[in-house]
Amino acid sequence: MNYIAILKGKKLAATPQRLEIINLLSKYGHLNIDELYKLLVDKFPSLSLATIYKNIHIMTEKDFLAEVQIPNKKNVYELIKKAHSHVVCSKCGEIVDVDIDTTALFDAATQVSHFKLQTSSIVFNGTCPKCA
Amino acid sequence: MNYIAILKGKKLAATPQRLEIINLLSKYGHLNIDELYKLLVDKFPSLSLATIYKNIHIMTEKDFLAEVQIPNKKNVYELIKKAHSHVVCSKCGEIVDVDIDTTALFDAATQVSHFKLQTSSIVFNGTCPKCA
DNA sequence: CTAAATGCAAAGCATTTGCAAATAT
DNA sequence: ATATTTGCAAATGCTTTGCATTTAG
Repeated sequence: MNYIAILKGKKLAATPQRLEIINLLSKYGHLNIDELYKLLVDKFPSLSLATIYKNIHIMTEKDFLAEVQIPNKKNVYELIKKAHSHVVCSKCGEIVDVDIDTTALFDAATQVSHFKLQTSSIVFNGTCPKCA
Repeated sequence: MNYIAILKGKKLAATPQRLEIINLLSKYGHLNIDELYKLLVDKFPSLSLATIYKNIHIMTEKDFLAEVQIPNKKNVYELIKKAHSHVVCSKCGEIVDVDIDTTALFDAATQVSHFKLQTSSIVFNGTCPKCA
C-alpha cells in the first residue's frame, strides 16, 4: 500500500509523523491518542500531542481514518476500510473487527423507525478466547 | 411508576433534583447534560452542574440510568429499560429507540470472533421522516 | 440525630487554537 | 518560493473533586 500517494491524493503532505501514524494504525489496527503518542515519541522526541490531534482530525475528515467509540473506553482510530462491526473484550480491551451481514438489522430498524438509514455503529462487548 | 420507591430501593435519597431528572428523562426519552441543566434551572435556580453530574453518575452506576454514546454528539442518558438499539437523525438529532431482534447478529459475531458476547451497542444513523 | 446530597469554587483531563519556526512540495 | 505542517504554550470545554452547608430519612 502506498500511503504517500494516498495522502497526496487527498492533498495532504506526506510528513514523517503522518506516515508513522498510518503505519502504526496499519500494524496495530486500533489505537487511541495516548497509545499513538507513546509509540511515536521514540521516533520523534519533539513530537507534540497537538500534532497527533491535528493529524487525526484532518485524516478523519478526509475519510482516511475513522474514529471508533467503545463504551467506557477512550476513542480509538483505525484506517478506513469496508464497513464492519467491532467486538471488544471487557477484560483485556482487545478490539477485533468483524465483518457480519447487517442488512436484516437495517431492514428491521427501518421498518420500526421509518427512518432512511445510512450507516451503523455496532460494538459488541464480551470476553475474548484468551481471557475466557 | 413510583420513582421514589425505586430510588430508595437503591439506597439513594429521593431528592427533588433527582426526581426531576428522572421525570425529564421519562418525558423526553434522551437528554444530554446541558439539556438537563437548562430544563432544571427554572425549577432549581441554585442548581449546580456538579449536582447533575454526580446524580447521573450514581444513578448510572446503580443501573437506574444508562449512558448512550451517539457518534459526533454529546452523550445522552435514558432510563434503564430492556435492551434496545438507537436510531439517530443526522439532520435534527432526534433519537428513537428501536426494539429489533439482534440474536442473529450476536451469533454471527460470535462465530467470527470466538468471543463470548454479553452486550451490544447499536446505533443507526439516517434521516427521520420529518427531515426527509 | 446522622447520613447523604447540594452548591460552590477549584482542580483535572482531553482537546483545540494561535502563532512562529521548520518542512514539504 | 509558497503553502502546509510542526511544536509550543495558552486557552477552552467538559467532568470531577473537596468541603462547608443544607436536606432527607
